[in-house]
Amino acid sequence: MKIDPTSKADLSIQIAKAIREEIMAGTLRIDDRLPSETELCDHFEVSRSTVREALKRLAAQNLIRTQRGASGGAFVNRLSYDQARGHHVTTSTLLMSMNEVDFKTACEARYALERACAPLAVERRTADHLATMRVEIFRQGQPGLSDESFCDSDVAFHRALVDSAGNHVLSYQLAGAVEATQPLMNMITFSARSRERIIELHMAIADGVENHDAELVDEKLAELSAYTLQLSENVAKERSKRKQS
Amino acid sequence: MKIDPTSKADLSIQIAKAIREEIMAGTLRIDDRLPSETELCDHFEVSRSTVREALKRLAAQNLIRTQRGASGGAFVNRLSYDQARGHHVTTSTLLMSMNEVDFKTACEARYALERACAPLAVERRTADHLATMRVEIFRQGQPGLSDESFCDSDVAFHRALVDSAGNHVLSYQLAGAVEATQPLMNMITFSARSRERIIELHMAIADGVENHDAELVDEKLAELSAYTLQLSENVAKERSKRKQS
DNA sequence: GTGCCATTAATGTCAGACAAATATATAAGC
DNA sequence: GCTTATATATTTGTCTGACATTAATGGCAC
Repeated sequence: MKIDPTSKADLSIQIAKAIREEIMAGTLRIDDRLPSETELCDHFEVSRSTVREALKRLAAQNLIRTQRGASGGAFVNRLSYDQARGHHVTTSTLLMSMNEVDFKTACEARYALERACAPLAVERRTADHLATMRVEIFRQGQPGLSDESFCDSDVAFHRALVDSAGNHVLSYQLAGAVEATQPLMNMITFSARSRERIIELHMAIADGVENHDAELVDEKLAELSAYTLQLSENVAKERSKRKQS
Repeated sequence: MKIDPTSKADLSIQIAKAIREEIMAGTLRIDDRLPSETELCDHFEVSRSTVREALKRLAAQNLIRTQRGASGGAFVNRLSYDQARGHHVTTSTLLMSMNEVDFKTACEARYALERACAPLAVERRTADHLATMRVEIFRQGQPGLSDESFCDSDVAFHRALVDSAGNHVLSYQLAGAVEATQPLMNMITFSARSRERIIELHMAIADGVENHDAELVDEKLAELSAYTLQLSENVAKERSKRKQS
C-alpha cells in the first residue's frame, strides 16, 4: 500500500486510491479493520487531516464504515444491494438531468430493459410480487391522488415487476433506469384520462404475469412505452403552442 | 441550505447532504461556484476541516471539482457519461464480488439486458460500430493471445454491440452489467476450443447486426449465453472432482 | 503594448489540542 | 461469586491556527 511521491495529485486522492485498490484486489476483505488514522499517518507520512479526507472519500462510496471508541476504526463495508441501488439511482438521475437527456432516449432505454426482464418475471413471480402489483394498481385508481403519489406508486409497481424476475443483479441494474426516468414521467402523467389508460395497461401486465403469459406482458409493455412517448409529445406540443401565443 | 442541529449524525455527512440536495434540486447549477470553504464555515458554523471533509465526500461522487488559486473554489461538476460509467462499473464489480453472486445469476442478467438492446443495435448500427466488432473478432482469433487480452477484447466487442444501439442511457446502464461480469468470465474461457466457439458466435452476431437481422442476433446471443453457462458448469464440475481426489 | 513581479484569494497540508464514544479492565458492594 | 459502578485506554469527530502551493490580477518598468 504505497503512494507515488512524484505524483502531484492531491495526497488524499492518492491515499484513497491506494486503499480502494487493496479492497478491490481482495487484500482487504469485508469487515477487515483498516489501520487506525494515526497508523495510516505514519504509514503514508502525512497528517491526520489528509488521511481523514481520504477516508471520507471512501466512505462516500460506501466502501468503508467507521466506528468510534476503543476497538473502533474504519472497516471494509459489505456493499449491500440497497446501498448500491440508492447510489445508482442518485447518479442516474443526476446524469440524466445534467445532460438534458430527452424523454425519448430515456423512455426507450427504460422500456427496452424492462421488457428484457419480463420473460423471467413471468416465469418466477411469487404471490408476494403479484400482491404488491395489485395493491399499487388499486392505489393508482384512488380519486384525488396527487401526481406525485401516483408516480411513486408507478415506480413501486414497476419495481415489483422487475423484482419478480428474481435476479438481484437485474433488479439493481434496472433501478437506475426505472427510477431515474421518474422525474420526467412526473411531468406528463397528470390527466385523469391518461391515468385511466395507464392503470388499464398495468392491469393487463399484472394479469400476464399472473398467468405466465410472457407475450401479453411484452405486448402491454410495448404499448405502455408507446403511450408514454405519445403523452410526452402532446405535452411538448402544448408547450410550444403556449410559447407562441 | 441548513443542517439539523439536533441530529447526531456526523457534521460532514449532514453538510455534504445539504449541498448535494441543492445540486439535485437544481438550485446549484453546473459550473456554479460553491461558497469558499471559509464562507461555508461561517454559514454552517463549523470548522474548516469539517467543511473540507464534506466537500471531499461530494468530490468522491464526482459532484464537484475543486480548483486552487484566486478565483478558484469548488464548482458543480457536469457528470459525464464516462465518469458515471467508470463509477458504475467499479461499484457493480465490487457488489458482485462481495456478495458472491453466482455465475448463473450474473450471466442471466447480463444476457437478458444485452438482448434487450439488440433490436435497437440492429436498426441503428453505424459502419464504425461494425468495424470495431470485426476488429475485436480478429484480435480474438490471434494465436498466443493471453486469457486476459481475450477477455478485454470480449468486453470491447460487447460494448460496441451495446453502443451501436445509439442510446447513451442504455450504454451507461449496460456497462455495469457487462463489464462487471468479466472477472467471472475470465475464469472460464481458457481453452482453445471454447474460444473458437465464442468467436464463431461473435461472427454470427456481427453478421446479424450488419444485415439488420434482429432475430439472428437474438438467437446467437441466447446461444452464447447458454454456452457460457455450460462452460462455467464444466469448470465447477472439474473443480469438485479435483477436490475429491 | 509586453513582460515581470507583487498582491491576493483560494485550496492543500500540517501540527496539536480537546470532545465524545465505546470496549476493556478494575474495584466496590452485596 | 456475581453484579454493578468506575476508571482507563483507544479511536474517531471537531476545532484552531498556521504555513505551503496554486493561480488570477493589477501595477510597474521598459
